[in-house]
Amino acid sequence: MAHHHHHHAASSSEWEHKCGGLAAELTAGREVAKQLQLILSFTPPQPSSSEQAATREVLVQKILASYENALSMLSTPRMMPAQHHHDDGDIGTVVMMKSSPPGTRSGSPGSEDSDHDLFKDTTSSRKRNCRKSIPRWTHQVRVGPGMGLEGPLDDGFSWRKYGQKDILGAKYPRGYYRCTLRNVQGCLATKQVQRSDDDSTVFEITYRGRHTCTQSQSQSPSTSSSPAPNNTVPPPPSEPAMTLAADDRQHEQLLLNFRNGLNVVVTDDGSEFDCSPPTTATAASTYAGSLFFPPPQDATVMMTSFSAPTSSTYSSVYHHSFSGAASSSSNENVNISYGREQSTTAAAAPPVDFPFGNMDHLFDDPTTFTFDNSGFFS
DNA sequence: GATATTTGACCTCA
DNA sequence: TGAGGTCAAATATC
Repeated sequence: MAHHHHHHAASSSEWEHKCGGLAAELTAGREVAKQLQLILSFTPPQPSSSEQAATREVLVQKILASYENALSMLSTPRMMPAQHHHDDGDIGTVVMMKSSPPGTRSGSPGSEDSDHDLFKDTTSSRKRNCRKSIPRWTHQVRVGPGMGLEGPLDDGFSWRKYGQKDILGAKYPRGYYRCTLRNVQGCLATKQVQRSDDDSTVFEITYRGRHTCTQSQSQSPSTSSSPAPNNTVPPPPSEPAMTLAADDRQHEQLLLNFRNGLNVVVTDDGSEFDCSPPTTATAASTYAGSLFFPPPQDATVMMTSFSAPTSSTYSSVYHHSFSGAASSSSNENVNISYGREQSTTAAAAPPVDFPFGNMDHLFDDPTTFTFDNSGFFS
């Protein structure tokens, strides 16, 4: 793969150093903000000022969003506690989205190289650089006969359409959406929705960037007031060492995010997902994540028929792979995390569900996605 | 009024 | 240069 790397030896390490410091600083800040958030969430809202409470929430959220954004701008390889190293060879093995039609599709060319841009003058390159480091993953959602295929499938978040484009060779135009809270909370999440050429009941939804906003699909029961997040992942061993283990966790998370009581099967090769829909609707999702560094090969999480809110049943497949977006430069030490967050503004008690040290989720996983009782369909 | 969508112009990469 | 992505003015919806 194309590695055009310049400053490697001297300046690189120099940069690396600064970068690491900066990242560490930011991470620290973020953690503190999280703690604050947590504290706030446990602080009984003054009877007098429910408004203020909301404001506080929002403010904290904004702070967090800023950290998140800053971190993801920095992002790219060599964040901070990157101790492990892996063979870079694998990175090249980009497993583009399996089910994507040959011609179209992304995986953005192997032009990666983070730092390269950072050196140049900011203005124009900054934006570009940011864009690169944004994670992206894809879901394929099939709308079955039962469900109204209204709007690009409600995934529980509210999006605002900001563009539409005819795509070369694609039958249907591609829609561009961004999080409604972009301007309010600086949430940079976006998604693209494209109807499949051959199967018009399938929509390919590409998400980009995580939600940093307060928006969330209500968390199921669980939410108790004690900081004992049931599902919480085991406290990460001091360091956010992200490796296969982490990746597994990520899956765990992913699964956990899908309500309990789901029948989940994890396979190794995502090729098969033909779950017949026992009842009404069927949704097949393919998640093609990027940014999992220790290449998890492609793991597929397959969920067989789980019942959803409305008694409809979906079957979906999660397939994740590297999207071409992942850089190809030799040293990638990215801290992936399986972050979970989701606090809720809506529900009175924000279920901030994670112990403090729960490290970062610089731009992380698609975990956020949930079919949720509250928001899905309807 | 605010807030969402549509749509052609504009920008950025390859 | 053109395909893909975004902006923003006009328009629609409430």
